[in-house]
Amino acid sequence: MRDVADAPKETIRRLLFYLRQLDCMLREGKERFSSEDLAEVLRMNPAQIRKDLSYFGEFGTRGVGYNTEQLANELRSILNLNKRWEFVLVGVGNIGVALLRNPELRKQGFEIVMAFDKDPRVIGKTIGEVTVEDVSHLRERVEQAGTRLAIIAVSVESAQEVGDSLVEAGVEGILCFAPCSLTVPKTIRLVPIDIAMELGLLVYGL
Amino acid sequence: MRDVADAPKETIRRLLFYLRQLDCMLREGKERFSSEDLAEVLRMNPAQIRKDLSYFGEFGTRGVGYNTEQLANELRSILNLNKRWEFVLVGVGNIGVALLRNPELRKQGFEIVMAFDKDPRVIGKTIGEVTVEDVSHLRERVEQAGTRLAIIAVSVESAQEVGDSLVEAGVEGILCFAPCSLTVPKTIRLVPIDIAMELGLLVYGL
DNA sequence: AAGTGTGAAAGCATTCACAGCA
DNA sequence: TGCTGTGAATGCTTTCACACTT
Repeated sequence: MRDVADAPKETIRRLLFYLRQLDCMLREGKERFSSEDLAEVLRMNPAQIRKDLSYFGEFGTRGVGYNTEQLANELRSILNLNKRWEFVLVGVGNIGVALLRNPELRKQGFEIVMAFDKDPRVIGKTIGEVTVEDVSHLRERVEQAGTRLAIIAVSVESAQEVGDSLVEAGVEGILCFAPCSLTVPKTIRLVPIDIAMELGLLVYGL
Repeated sequence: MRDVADAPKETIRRLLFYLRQLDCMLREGKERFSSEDLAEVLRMNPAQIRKDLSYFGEFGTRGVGYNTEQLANELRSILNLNKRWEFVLVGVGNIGVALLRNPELRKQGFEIVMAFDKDPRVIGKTIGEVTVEDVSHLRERVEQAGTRLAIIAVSVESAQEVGDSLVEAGVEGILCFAPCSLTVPKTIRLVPIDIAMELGLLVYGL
């Protein structure tokens, strides 16, 4: 076993990918598998899977393979996914509403506990489990609740301002759907999802 | 200038990223910049930017820098984004509706021209510009229209079946929001967006 | 003087190949 | 025998550093 810190950045993304597939295998009742089995459905090299896992421990049995449920638990523990994570949502437009109504996230352990918008027509409405609040209360509410994670789903025009408020409020990680770069301190974790960019990737070379 | 085929996979993703920032700079009226300027806001190495561009040509002026609008046009041409792209959407749930109502995509040149669902309560409804059709007509309708690109926004349970129909219908690229792996021929381009996985990435090591 | 374009070097990540264990 | 775990080799990508152009 290597040092966990040596694990390439992409390894973490792949561990999440493996975990997703393991959950799928469990639903199908597949209790055991080899790195070759998994590599085949995921279309990758089996050595890559073994190496990725080896940064964190020895989870398999030589000559046999891996136990699906056991490895899923190990991965959840490595990835910090064996607990519930609370999020604050800023921007209750099309995407924000989709997230609030999406039962999949809660199923995976992610829960939106507060939502904010600036539009008076939306403020006060209850969507899913939360009631939308005025974004002018964002900073104090988040600071007081101690929420560590946020989702930005506002327009490009408001994104930086919202990001600044979240950082001031003490948020440590931000998932951002706004199609623009956000400037935040290096200590803040930022994961962007830009749907138009992904469509662009799809279209390249077609 | 190197051969375009030598460009690393990640270079394409970064070109899209540069283009997005260039559009932002244009809105702010910034007509010229150096690789160092751009690298600073994007928090990256200026040499990386120059090298990425060098796979596709020489777009700058030594001693001066790059012209924002001109480079944006070049990038759009390299990335095939100087034309409109039509998509078919399958699955008009929370995410599907958000995409149909999202004006940002159309602004970027991506247009959803057909939408399908299996739920009779949704079929026949008009959302945004399109009327939702019965998914049982998916294959014939897409084949006949010759649509090359699709977005899958259905549940895990239906995703593979929908993917198969799309492939049969002749689709060449698929953006998939379903949180599961999809098996498609190697000739089909597949870009997955799994929001729960991105949240997992955000949470790792926190 | 300023900033691009690019070989060469350095730094990473992936794959191979096989020792080691059940 | 079968499959894991892993050092070593291979293959990529990023960064450096400087010749070159305006």
